[in-house]
This record gives sequence, structure tokens and C-alpha cells, in this order.
Amino acid sequence: MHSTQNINQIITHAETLCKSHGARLTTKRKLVLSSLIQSGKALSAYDLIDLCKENFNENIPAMSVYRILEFLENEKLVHKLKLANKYVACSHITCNHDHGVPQFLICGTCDHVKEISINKSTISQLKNDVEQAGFQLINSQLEMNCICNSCQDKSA
Amino acid sequence: MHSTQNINQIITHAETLCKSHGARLTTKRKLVLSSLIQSGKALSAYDLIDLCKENFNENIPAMSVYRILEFLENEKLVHKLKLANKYVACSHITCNHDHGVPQFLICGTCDHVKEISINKSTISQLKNDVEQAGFQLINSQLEMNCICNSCQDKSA
DNA sequence: TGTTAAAGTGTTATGTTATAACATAACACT
DNA sequence: AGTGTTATGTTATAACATAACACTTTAACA
Repeated sequence: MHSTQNINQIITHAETLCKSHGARLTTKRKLVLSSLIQSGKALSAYDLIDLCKENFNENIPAMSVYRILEFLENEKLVHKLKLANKYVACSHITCNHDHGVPQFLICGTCDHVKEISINKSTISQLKNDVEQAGFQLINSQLEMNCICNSCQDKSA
Repeated sequence: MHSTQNINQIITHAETLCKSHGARLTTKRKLVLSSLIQSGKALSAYDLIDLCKENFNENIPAMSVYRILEFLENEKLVHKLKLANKYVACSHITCNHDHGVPQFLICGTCDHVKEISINKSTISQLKNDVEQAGFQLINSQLEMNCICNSCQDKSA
């Protein structure tokens, strides 16, 4: 997915982003973020505990992992997938521009996640339908249960 | 939401539907379904345990409620909302025609759920974007976090 | 009508995800 | 050093969900 080299670069970049507005990307936060990036997929908080132990021999209690994930989410470095109760690294960490609300395709077989941008027009159509029904969208992040082509090929 | 009269009619109808292909809508299943319909909103399995106790003085263990909800889902009488880990009665129980995949608007404040149909064209656009990304939609059920107008008015 | 296989339910244990509440450590600034 | 703030540790518990196995009811039919 990413080489160690690449990950270090991404982490450095993330650190700069945090610093730019006074947030601190501490050691533990780095470990969690690194593990998540390295895995290249959606992981639960408890998966991350195991990975940090495996990769870095660090025991991070569940409570801390949840707090760290919340921090990283606020920093827009990770996204929480409510459909799967899992977390993924933002696929645009290294870009500097602002992003719209992301849409996620979650492979139910291998947990790989693809972050895509859907046509603004499609989204605004959706929003329209929602408002017709007397609701307001809080969050236009869509999460869709999918199967990726690679898993589909394997099972065929 | 529904009068007792209406609920009884709906239950009777549901029972007929089940019978038509050899499934049984047992007493406990009726109690769970009634409670869900009566509430008019999305409830967790554990909410339903409480409601069945309250409404009918019946103690239904968690395990049974989950089994019953699974049965009702297979019968297309209820839908599972993965975003909220809750369940809602299908809003079309009494129709006899087949329905497409439903889309849900979930009010994050009061848990009311609206089941809407989104333009087929919007959905097929979505599907298209997904396939472009190398994924296949397993399930085009969308669940969207919203706030309903009534809650929004209250907070204003 | 009695036997039986399947379906439904009960029961207990356990797994998984998430948060509350409170204590301590580390850091940053004076 | 003193103080405020942020991060982390620790323990307990809430909330959601399933596994495994036993017992009971139902309907089906010899």
C-alpha cells in the first residue's frame, strides 16, 4: 500500500498540518495513524490496539485509541465509517486543499475502502429529495456497502 | 402515529403475508412488530425489550428479540438501520406490491425515520460512479443522517 | 392418533464496540 | 517553581450482538 518511506513522509506532513493550528501529533497519535495508513483499510479501534502492539510493541488502552481517533477525525486525518464501526485514514492527507464531504465504498469481504467523490449534481439531487421529505441532511457523507472487483473475481 | 385499531389491521395483514408462504407470525413476533409500529420510530433491540415489557408485560430475552427482528427483516416487515444500530417497521407493510430498495432519513435528534424513494436516475448515477471506482454496490439502501424539520424548529 | 422432524424459544455465556468518570503525567508559559 | 492546559492512564460499565446448546411447540404424515 505505502512504503515505510512514504508513511514517514505522510506523518511528517500531518504533523505540520497539526502544528499549523496548535494541535499536537504526539507519539501515540502517530503510532495509531501510521498503523491505519499502513494497513490501507478500515480497522476497528480494537484492531488498532492489536496493530500498535504488533508493529511497535506499544500497549495503547482502548480508551486512548478512541480519544486518539476522535482527535485524528477532528484534524481530518481519518474518517469514521459508521456503517462498519471502523476507521480509515483520509486518502487525501497529503493534499493541501480543502475537500468536500467524502463518500465511501466499503468492501464487505476484505474491508478495503475507497474514498470517492460523487458528482456534485448527484449529491444536490439527493439533498433535494431529502428536503422534499421534510428533513435536512446533517451530513452528506454516504457510506455504501459494496464488494470490490478483486474479491468478486476471487469468488467467481 | 397509528391507532390500536390500525395496528391490529396491519398485524393481521402481516400475518396473512407470512402465511402465504408458510412463515409463522407467532405471538412474540407480533408483540415485537406491534411495539415497533406503535412507536413510529427507530428502536434498538434493547428498546424493544423494554417496550414489550411496558406494553404487554412480556419479558422477551435479547437473544429472542434479535432472532425475531431477523425474521421480520427477512419477511420485509422491518428494516435494519446499520447507521444507527436500530430497527424500523417498513412503512409499506400494507401494500401488496413489491418495493425497490428503500432509502432512509434518520433524524439524529428524535430518532424518527422517514422511508423515501429516491429517483431511479439518481440511484443509477450513484451506481455508475461506484462501478467507475472498481466496486459493485451490494445494496443500494442508503442511510442518511438528518435532522427533521420539527426538531430543527424546536432548536431555533 | 402417535411419532417425528423442523421451527421456535429459553438460557447462559461471551464477544464487540463505545463511553463515563476520575486520576495522573507531560508540556508550555510565566 | 507555579499554574493552566492538554494528553494519557485506569477502571468500570453501557450498549449492541452472537454462539452454543437445551427444551418446547407445531404441523405433517405414517
